[in-house]
Amino acid sequence: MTESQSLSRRERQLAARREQIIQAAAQLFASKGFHRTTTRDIAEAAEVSEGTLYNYFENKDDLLIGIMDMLTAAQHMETYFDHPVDEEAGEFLLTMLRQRREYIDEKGKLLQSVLSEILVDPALRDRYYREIVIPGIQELERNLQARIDLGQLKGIRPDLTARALTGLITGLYILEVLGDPFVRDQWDDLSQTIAGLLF
Amino acid sequence: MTESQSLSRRERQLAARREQIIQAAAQLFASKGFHRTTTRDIAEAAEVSEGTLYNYFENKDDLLIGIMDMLTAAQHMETYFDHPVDEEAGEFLLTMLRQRREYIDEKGKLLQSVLSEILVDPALRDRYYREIVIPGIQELERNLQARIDLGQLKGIRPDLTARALTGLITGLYILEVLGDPFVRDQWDDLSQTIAGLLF
Amino acid sequence: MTESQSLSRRERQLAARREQIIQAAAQLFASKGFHRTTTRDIAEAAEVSEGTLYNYFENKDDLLIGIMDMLTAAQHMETYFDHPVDEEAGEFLLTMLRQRREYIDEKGKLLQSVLSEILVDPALRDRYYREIVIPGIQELERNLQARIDLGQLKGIRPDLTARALTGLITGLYILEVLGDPFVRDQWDDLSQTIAGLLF
Amino acid sequence: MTESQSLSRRERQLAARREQIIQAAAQLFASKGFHRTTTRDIAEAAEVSEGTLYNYFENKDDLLIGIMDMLTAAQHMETYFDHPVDEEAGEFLLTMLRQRREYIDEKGKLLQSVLSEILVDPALRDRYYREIVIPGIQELERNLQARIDLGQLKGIRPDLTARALTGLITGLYILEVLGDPFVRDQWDDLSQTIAGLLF
DNA sequence: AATGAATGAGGATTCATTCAT
DNA sequence: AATGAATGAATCCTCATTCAT
Repeated sequence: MTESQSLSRRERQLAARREQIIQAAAQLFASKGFHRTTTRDIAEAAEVSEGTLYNYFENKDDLLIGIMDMLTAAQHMETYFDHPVDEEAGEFLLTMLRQRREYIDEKGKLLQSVLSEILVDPALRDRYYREIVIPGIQELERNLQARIDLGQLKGIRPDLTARALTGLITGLYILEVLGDPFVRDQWDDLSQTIAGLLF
Repeated sequence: MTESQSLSRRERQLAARREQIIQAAAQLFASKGFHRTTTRDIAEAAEVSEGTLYNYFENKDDLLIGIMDMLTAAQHMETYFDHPVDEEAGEFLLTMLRQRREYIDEKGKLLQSVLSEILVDPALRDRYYREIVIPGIQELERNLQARIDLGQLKGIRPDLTARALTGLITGLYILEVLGDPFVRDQWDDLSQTIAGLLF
Repeated sequence: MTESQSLSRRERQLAARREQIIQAAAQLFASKGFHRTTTRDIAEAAEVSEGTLYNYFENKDDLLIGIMDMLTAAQHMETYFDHPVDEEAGEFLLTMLRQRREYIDEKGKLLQSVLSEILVDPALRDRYYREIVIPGIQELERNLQARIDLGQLKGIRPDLTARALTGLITGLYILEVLGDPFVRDQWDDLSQTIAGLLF
Repeated sequence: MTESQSLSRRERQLAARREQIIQAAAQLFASKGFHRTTTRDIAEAAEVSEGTLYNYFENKDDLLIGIMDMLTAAQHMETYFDHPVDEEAGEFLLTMLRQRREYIDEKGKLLQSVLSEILVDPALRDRYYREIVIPGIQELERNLQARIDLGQLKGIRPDLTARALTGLITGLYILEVLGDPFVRDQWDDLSQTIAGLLF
């Protein structure tokens, strides 16, 4: 038992250091971009040597993958839209926006750090689309379909509606990253406005 | 007059070459990103020597500025939202989305080529936000305000609504860049869906 | 004509610089080995910047290829064994050894600089064997065969004899590289001894 | 006594592990060279950890020394040339070549693994020349001198002849390393050819 | 204005070696 | 004695920029 504990302590240490490196990298990538961040920057921020980075990640690109994997893991743990469909549609939208806010507050740096590269690196883009975007859209589609079946909603195509809502959320995030003060500071009012517009 | 003509022919030549370089750069930036594109790549694609690039642009960063200036110029020529406000609100939205489609088809590469860097370069980001995003939002706000004044719309805040619509459009563009086939191929249906949802 | 001269002057300059780099590299590789020689060392010895190396060679390995190509070119220009076969066999051997001496004096550094890597890099080894060793052996074989046909030599297999002679010459070179003073200083006596042994 | 046995068992274990490491290193050095072989490679091939290497060898260079010491030890055990000089000279040459073949078959990897570095590392070169080459040459010289004294051979200088024979053997080994199929597969015929040529 | 060779600072990565466990 | 994570110096190579022609 001592051994198993000691082993798992070692393992926990390693996992913690990996996490520490990823957080440092994400922070830097978000603030000055992947390419302007040097491995030396990351090592310093993570308080390890440059060599140590390569004990945890194959190469610099692999750090982005690592960051994205954390987003994917978060995605899987998310219960974003698994609301009881008996919630009213407008209320559902508000809940969704509130949860999105929380997500951004927690994972925003991770997200921002990969976003720029996603737009420009096909492999990363595909991965992100497949592992993060599509699952989110599909969950939303299912929820919408359930509401249609219940007669709560009518005359909409769930596939396109899911995309419109996903796009809306994504675009608001971009506006926030661009520094728009309304999105940043008046999220609740903005949510109300959107809910008012939609339903 | 002959001289002035010859001069202006010269000038046209120079402007054309500048344009040629910008287009080549934008194409490359869009497909593999600013940092993975070398000045050599650009020179080859533009069919000039590397040295020549520096006769037209101060440095590599200046190319991005140049691209953005073209977007800004396009923005100013846009008559996006200067529709007669007597058009019905739903119709207005459809027109806006149609115009957005045309804009993307024409300037999409330019836009995509700067987008990635915008997220990650504060100076560029501010410039983009000030020169492109804000003017667009404000025009939209004015249009919405006019409709409120006419009683076409009520119970909405034009500042937040303008941001919601701008976010929506931005987010759909991102989805398209990510390769989502619905946004790419079913823009008209998507527009209908959105118009149906909103008004 | 002026233009063609100016062009060829430029071209001569470039070729000269290439040569200059190769000589510097060969010198260093011979004295401390390929891997212990840094690109910085080479650049300094060739009096160019490190970057310039890469305008002339793809990478460090390519320098070895370049060196070997010079050996190959020398090989093609060699008329080692195209002696009139009416020369006596013993005399022929002496001529061969004398020419070998000249070759070593001229190209020895080039040869030594690649030798070490040849033993250890399969691709380089194959190339060396095919382009340098085999042609030399074959020319020797042809010469021996002609002598056999003329009745000067009998009871020998030209393929194996050519290899024995090639091996002998190679091995003496190795001994010289190892610093053996006899091989270095008494080449003529050694040649006599060998000629005496053989025929 | 039990203790001394247990100690010596221990010692045998340690020696065996040392041997195991050397063999693994020699194998790798021979196939991809000293510098392209990492300590990690060696540790994996020897099935120990990298750290353990340093319990048996000071550093990486010391592995080469270790390998060469095994060659030296083999050299001392060799009875290469201590033939009764009443053997006929041609027969003696054949015996020598046969023994050389056995030596290569047994120690070839060790030899090949140091050969490349010997050419390029002065300290190692001197050591090899002094401990391996010179003793071999001197033994050969002594044998030749004895034959001269007995009148079996005449008109040769034993010092130069010994070098010629050593060079021949060395060069044939190089040809074999280069992949020449004749040397590899027709050693006996080649030996006959050489014996025929010489005496 | 155009060219493209030269430059050298900068950066990702490797790897022999150390040392705490 | 064995382990393997941590280290950081060392190195190859890239690439934006300059400048002589």
